[in-house]
Amino acid sequence: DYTLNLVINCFCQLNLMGFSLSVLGKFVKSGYAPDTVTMTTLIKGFLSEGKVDEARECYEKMTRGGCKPDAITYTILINEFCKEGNSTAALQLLRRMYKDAICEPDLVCYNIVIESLCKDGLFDDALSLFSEMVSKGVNQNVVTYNSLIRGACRASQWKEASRLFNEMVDPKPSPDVCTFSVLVDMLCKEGKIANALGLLKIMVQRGVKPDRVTYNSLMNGYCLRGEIDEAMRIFDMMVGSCETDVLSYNILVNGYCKLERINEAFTLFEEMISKGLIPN
RNA sequence: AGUGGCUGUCCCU
Repeated sequence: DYTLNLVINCFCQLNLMGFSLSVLGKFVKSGYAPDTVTMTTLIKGFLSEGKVDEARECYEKMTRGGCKPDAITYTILINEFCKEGNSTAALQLLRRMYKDAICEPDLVCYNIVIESLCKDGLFDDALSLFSEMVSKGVNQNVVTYNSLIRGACRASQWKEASRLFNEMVDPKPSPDVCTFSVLVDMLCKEGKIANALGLLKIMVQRGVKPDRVTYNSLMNGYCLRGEIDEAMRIFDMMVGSCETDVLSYNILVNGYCKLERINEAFTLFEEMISKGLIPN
């Protein structure tokens, strides 16, 4: 079972649903009945290819057949609504999981809806779901906090963002590299580079290593202020430690272009290509 | 111990 599901999942992730189905077909012919994991994997695979009808067919086969959709199956459907920008429908399905007592929405399920509400600018609704998690005894993890902190920043609710961040001590999840990067990015976009640098220091002190994303945000912050030389200093420091990526180059190329220093922008563009990075 | 679901950076929207 494990091996078959693993193989099917690999094909799904490679967007090779045809292979997934033919492998499964061979096993079914020899008497194997697909389980919940197999069917859920197929649903996920179809959805990632945008094949909603096929996904629905899998889901209906499940509800008719021997294996039942579980919390992960529902979460994948909820995630699909969220990706379509329909967080209301997502929330409804989450409610239905409770009402029909199908299975309890878990941590990841809540996280997905919270993230989606935040993206839709419904930060207060996200916060109420956050409290609901506590009252239903569902754990919260660092992803929950990261989504909410970003949502608070997006809604310009700085007080909420710092309250949530300050809450992240001992029994609660500790801030990770994403948490700090969200805050560094937000501070940079507000033009508060000094605060961003201060946070970077705290981050290092607490043993969280800044990565490429953290540094990209910082470089972007400098570029937004036209301080391209400072951005370049970070870039040079990144080479050999966390390595630069396409976005690092995009940020700098954009920075030079904004300053109308097109030649330097082109030099970086060519450097990027010579490093084997593909411009997007 | 081993199979399926969630978070951060550029541009555009």
